[in-house]
Amino acid sequence: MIDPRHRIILHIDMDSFYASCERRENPALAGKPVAVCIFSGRDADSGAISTASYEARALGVKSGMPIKLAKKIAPQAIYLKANFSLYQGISDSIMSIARARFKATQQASIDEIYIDASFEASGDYSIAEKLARELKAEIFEQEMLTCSVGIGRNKLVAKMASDFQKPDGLTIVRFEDTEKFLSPLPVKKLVGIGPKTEEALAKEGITTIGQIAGAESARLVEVFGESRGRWLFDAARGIDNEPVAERDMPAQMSRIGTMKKDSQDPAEIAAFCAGLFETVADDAREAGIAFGTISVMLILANLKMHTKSRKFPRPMSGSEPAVKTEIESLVARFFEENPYAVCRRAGVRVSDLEKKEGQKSLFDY
DNA sequence: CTTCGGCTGACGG
DNA sequence: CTAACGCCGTCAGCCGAAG
Repeated sequence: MIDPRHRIILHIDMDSFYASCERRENPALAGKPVAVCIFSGRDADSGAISTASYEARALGVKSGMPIKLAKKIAPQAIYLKANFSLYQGISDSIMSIARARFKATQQASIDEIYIDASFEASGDYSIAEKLARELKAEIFEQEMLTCSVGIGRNKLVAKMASDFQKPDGLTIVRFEDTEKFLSPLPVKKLVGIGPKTEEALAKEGITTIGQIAGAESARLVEVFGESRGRWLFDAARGIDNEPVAERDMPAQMSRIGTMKKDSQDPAEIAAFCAGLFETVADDAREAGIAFGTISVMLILANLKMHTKSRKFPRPMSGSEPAVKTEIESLVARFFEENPYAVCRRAGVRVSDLEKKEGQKSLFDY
C-alpha cells in the first residue's frame, strides 16, 4: 500500500567496518578474530581497540577496550594498527554508490549513511526492500564488504532497525509496526540512551522502551528535564522528524594526541598543542574554513578532560601568530588554576566555523 | 529578560 | 595482585556576564 504521507528512510551500517576493510585487503584474515587498534605510542601496547571483527567479539574483545586488556582476554586474536586512509578511500567509494542510486542521502559517519528513499520507493516498503537488497548487492560486488540495513519511518527507527540484525542484515519496520518493534527492546537500544540514562531509568523501574512510552510525560520531564524528557517521550514512540540532509560544514574540527610522557610543563604541553594545531589549520584551509574560537583540551592522568577556550573578535585563518600565542596562554591559564595537574593527552579544537570569503559551498554548483 | 562565552558531560562511531 | 585506556564529532545544560 502506497502512503505518500510517510517517509521511508534507509540506514546503511557497514559491518565491523575497519576490520572488514583489513580482511578485504588480506584475505588470509578471513574467518579470524581481528582487532583494529589505535596505538597511543606511549608503550608497545598502550591504546584502545577501535573495531573488533565478529570472531574477535566472540572472544570478548570490544571496541573502546584497552589493548592490553584485549590481549589478556584474547591473546590469539590478530591485532592490527588502524590504517585510516585505507578506510576513508573505501568509505568514499561506498558513499558514491549510495549517492548514485538515491537523491537524498546523508553521511552519518565514516561507515554509515541515511537515505530518504521516499521518492525512489514511491512510499512503498516492498519497493524499498528491493532497492535495499540491490544496494547491498552492489556494495558487496564492488567493494566486497557486507552491511546491515534498516528501513523505517524516520532516521531513528531506520538506525535501530539496522542494528537489529547484523551482520549482513536487513530489517524492515513498516510504519504501522513501529510500536511492536520498539516496545520489547531494552532502553539502551534507543539511540541516544547511554549508560547514564539507562541507570536513571532503572531507578524509575523502567527497563524497556515500551515502559518509557507508557510512562507519564510529566514524570519524564521531572526526572530528565524539559527537553530530554520530551525527547524520551517521543523517541520511545518512534517519533523523529529529523530530515535526511547533508551538512554544509562541520561545527568543529579537532586533533588530540597522547604525549610520550605525562607532563606538568605548560611550555612543553603548549608546544605539543601547537604542533597539532598546524594539522587542524591545514584541514581548515583545505576546506576553505575560518574559525572564531580556539580551544585547548587537556586530558589528565586520571583521564578527565578539561578545556580552555577563547573567542577571537574576528575569524582566523590559522596562520596568524596570535593563535599560537593564545594556545600558550590558555595552557598557562589552566596550570595557574590547576598547579598540580598531570597531563597525559592534549589537543586543540577550532569552532565557530565559517566559510572563507569567495569559497563556494557544494550546493552552489 | 535574552544572548553570549566558557565549560562540562552524555552519547555515538 | 590489579588495572590496564583513542580519537573525532554532535548536542544539551549550566553559570555568570553582557546586552
